[in-house]
Amino acid sequence: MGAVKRILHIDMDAFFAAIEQHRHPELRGRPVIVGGSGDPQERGVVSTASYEARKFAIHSAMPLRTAFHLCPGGTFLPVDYPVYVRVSKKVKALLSEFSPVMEDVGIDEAYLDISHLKDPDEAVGQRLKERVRKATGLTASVGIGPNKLLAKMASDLQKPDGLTILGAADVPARLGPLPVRRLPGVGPRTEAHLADLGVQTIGELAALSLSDLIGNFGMAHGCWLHQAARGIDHRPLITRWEPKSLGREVTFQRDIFDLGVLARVLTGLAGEVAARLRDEGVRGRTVTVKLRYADFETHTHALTLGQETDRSDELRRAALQCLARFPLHKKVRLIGVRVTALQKKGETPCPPGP
DNA sequence: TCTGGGGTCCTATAGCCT
DNA sequence: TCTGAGGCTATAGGACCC
Repeated sequence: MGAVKRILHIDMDAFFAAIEQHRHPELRGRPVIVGGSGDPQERGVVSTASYEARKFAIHSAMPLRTAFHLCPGGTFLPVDYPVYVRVSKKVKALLSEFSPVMEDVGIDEAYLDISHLKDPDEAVGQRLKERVRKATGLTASVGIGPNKLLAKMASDLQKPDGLTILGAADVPARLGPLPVRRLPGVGPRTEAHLADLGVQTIGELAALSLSDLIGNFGMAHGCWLHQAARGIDHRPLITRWEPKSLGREVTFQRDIFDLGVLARVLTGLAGEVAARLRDEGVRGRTVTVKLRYADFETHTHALTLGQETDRSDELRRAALQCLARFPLHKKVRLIGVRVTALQKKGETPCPPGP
């Protein structure tokens, strides 16, 4: 019998907006929207809305122009990544003092395995929040549970500045009534599909059979839904991992119908990706070009090279070959390159043949 | 007026080989 | 020689996450 684990999930509250309000005190208590170039007339989406802005129904991923219509008096700011990364590193360093077993989840979230700590969950959570607040002036929401799923669901239950502890026994009462969309892994498509099956809540999802779920959502997703609805999650914490792909893409301010422009932009992107590959000390073998047309239809073409590369000229040549395979019958709004099948420099790419 | 950019993982399909 | 079953790889697309 393995002892029950204690996993903590921490989620910084409205991270980007909170940092801006902290460095610009005059913005505190006001609706702040961080996203894109900061110009709400340009193409871009909301990265983070402060809690004051959320009262206007503004949320992440909403087009900036829509957000501006909902709240013309709000303060719109560009994303200042380097600053947010600096704050994030400070927080992560502090977290790693609580436990050596930490999983980074993007810039503003992390899981910690706190099984080894003697103090009760409540005390650990409070201490962690207090240290984060002292070090950064920012608040965070913390959830603690027996696995990653319940820890994350817990941190989501009370926001901002919450601390929630969720045991396996609490699942039917506390998660059962929630809409399925609150489960990680349930996006708009799965939500709609479940609604077609007459399922709205996590409790109703838990009543579906495994075979029904597999039939509707495939093996991997079906199994996940079946377990998640019951609060079961055996995923380990991933304490380090290497990148699987690396890419760059841009959305044009105005749609483009000019192959020359597309080729020039793609060449630039390929150069940037090559530089990042060299920075990371990796090379890649498969080059994928993505095009999104004005009507939002998105297509990709890929080319696998004879061997891994991190050279701009090789990447550019492959990318342009991919570009040539797209029909240019419609205007283009986005173009991107991504390199996959990455290999650390100096490591053997493939095992020798038989 | 719409709808970013960085990723991950999964699935389906086609071609090739045994 | 023909046919079919699997396995493997490359490719394309889709859903989801922060």
